Amino acid sequence: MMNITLKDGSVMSFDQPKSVLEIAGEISEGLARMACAGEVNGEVVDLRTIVDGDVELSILTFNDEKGKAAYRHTTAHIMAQAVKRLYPNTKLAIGPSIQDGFYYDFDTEETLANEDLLKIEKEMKKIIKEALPIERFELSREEAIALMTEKGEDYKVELINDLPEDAKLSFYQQGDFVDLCAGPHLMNTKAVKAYKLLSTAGAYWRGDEKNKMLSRIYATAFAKNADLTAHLEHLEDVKKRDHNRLGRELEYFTTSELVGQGLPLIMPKGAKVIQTLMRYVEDEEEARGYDFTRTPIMAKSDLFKVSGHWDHYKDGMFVLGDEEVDEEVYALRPMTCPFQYLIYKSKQRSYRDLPVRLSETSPLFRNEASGEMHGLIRVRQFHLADAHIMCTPEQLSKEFKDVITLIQDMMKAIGIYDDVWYRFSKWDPNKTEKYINNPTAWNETQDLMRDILNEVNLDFTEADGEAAFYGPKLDVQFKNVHGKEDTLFTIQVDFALAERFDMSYVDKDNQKKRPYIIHRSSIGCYERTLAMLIEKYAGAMPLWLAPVQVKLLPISEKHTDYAEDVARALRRKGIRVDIDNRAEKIGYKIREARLERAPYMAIVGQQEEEDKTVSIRSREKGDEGSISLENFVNRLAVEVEDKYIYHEHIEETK
RNA sequence: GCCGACGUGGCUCAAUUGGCAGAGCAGCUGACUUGUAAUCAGCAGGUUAUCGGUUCGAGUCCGAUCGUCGGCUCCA
Repeated sequence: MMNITLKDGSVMSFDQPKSVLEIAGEISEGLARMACAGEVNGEVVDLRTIVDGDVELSILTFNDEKGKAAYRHTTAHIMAQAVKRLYPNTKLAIGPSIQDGFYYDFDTEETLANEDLLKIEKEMKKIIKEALPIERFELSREEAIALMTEKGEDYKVELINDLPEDAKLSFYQQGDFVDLCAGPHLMNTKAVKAYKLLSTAGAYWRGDEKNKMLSRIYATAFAKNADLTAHLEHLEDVKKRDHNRLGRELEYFTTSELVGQGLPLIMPKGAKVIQTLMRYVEDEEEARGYDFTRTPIMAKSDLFKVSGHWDHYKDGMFVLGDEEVDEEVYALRPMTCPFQYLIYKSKQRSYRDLPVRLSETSPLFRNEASGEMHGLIRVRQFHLADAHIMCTPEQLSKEFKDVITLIQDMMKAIGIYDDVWYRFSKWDPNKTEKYINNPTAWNETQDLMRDILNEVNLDFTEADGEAAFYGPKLDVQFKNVHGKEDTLFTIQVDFALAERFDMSYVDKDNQKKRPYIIHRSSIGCYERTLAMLIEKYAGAMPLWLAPVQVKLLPISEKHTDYAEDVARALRRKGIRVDIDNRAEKIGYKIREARLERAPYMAIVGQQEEEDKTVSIRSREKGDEGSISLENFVNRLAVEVEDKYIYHEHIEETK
């Protein structure tokens, strides 16, 4: 007798062991049809798994994330089977399910083109129609290696060899296709209803650039055709928000082959957004006790040798001159840190002076590899809202928390507070060449940082091997429209460079001590943040950031003078206005202003001129009728100030 | 850097098997003086990314370079 507790708390009793699928069938025939996998005591299991004993059981369908994963993973196997049928000499690598779909890596003799994807899709359809039962079996290590060797699956053999001695080696088979796989899987190939192969890509075996590059096929699958269609439409819509396309269309930036890769030319509209952001950021920082510096964009190599960047990142720097030939070699700066350290060091510091908070809007230069550049997100020259806080150990926690608050306030102001997540980026003890070798300091600093993060109840994930070479980071992460993750802002605790630069302060006990250093970017790099904003708002910037806040549209050229009067009144209040004086019909001007995503249009004709009003059209509500000029100006002023409501709690920090 | 796709006026795209580079939008000029999502007419705009090759002839075929896009790797 065994008792099965279901998701809803009800209990089913059976007098003999049953498979997960059989239990699903006992609950309802429909559920058994929909089932993709099971979850026994929190562990995902196969539908074939025999339950024998009292357990908690959930039946997972496509509506559960883990059910979805099983469904898509089975589709990945079908795709691999199709590829093996069409290209028999292909070797299989790995094929997991991922967010929104799955991929499979193949070592193919020929490259896979888009026409091949259609062929593979057709072959998949056949496999589904054949309704092949999917069976699971286990082998010993020797048997597993023998089977995979016989099938010529070298990559699978390598995987098996790397598994622990006692690992259970499970295989799934459908027809002539066998794959090493932990599962779970659906029961039959016919269960897959809707799928689409999306793209091909290159990917290194095991993610290591020293290994062979394999052919990856990205694809997705859904339980219903309608859901697949909706997903594909969604992908199309999302492309329209791509900053790299929209940013050019809206004249935020352009590029030129004459200038070079990763060197965007920011046009007046993009520059206006960046200037507005920059002023806001610098004012906020000043209010919170930061001082500003202006330091050179280049330095002798000696500086970067002291900082350690020469050893760790020379390949990523633009070096001016030839070390072999020239007596002195310079480099464009990839970061601001060492310059501001020298300002700190320019005089003796007392504990009374700390914390010293030095901020700078820094042009930085990084020689990214040619394949890495992307629109405004990865570029070779950018402007970072950079700062370094030198403080005593006692001050570190408060300073760190204040930086988190500052960054969160910035995110609220630009409306992305709920779109990001936090990553605690740690070192990787196995990658000694990447990090300063001081395990004690790493562990101490990381523990310190984790305590701070827990104290402020921050919801964060931990990631090994993502730290800076000199210390751990808290990274604020976001995803672009293509789903690719990037760091937007970062806070780093540096335990190493104070020593390298011999930075100190004289403490109460008259002893020289090392300060802690916090590296932080408040709003990150302006280019990347602009890209993120364009995608977030699909080009329709919040009023306070919009390059043109009011588009003034005179009905005809007769009303130009009144339009100029209105423009002057708005500009006096700091509102950014653009007049469309062309001899075009009003409908045409409205159409163009909408395409520009202007937050407000103000239409002026004879009626408005006589009444001293404007007829307004907002981005959100459309035609709102006429309003007195005075009321319009006041309304805009209130809306522009809106972002500051989050900052009422600012207090003296120094 | 690696794998793959791609590169024709400012933008979006045409151009049979290799056979006179073309359209819409934007721009400019003129007319119209307009009331809430595209007024009409005209003009101008190109060494088809660059360099080289094959050919009687190259936007089209071949090679190299530069750049763009999607991935991978990297990301101070």
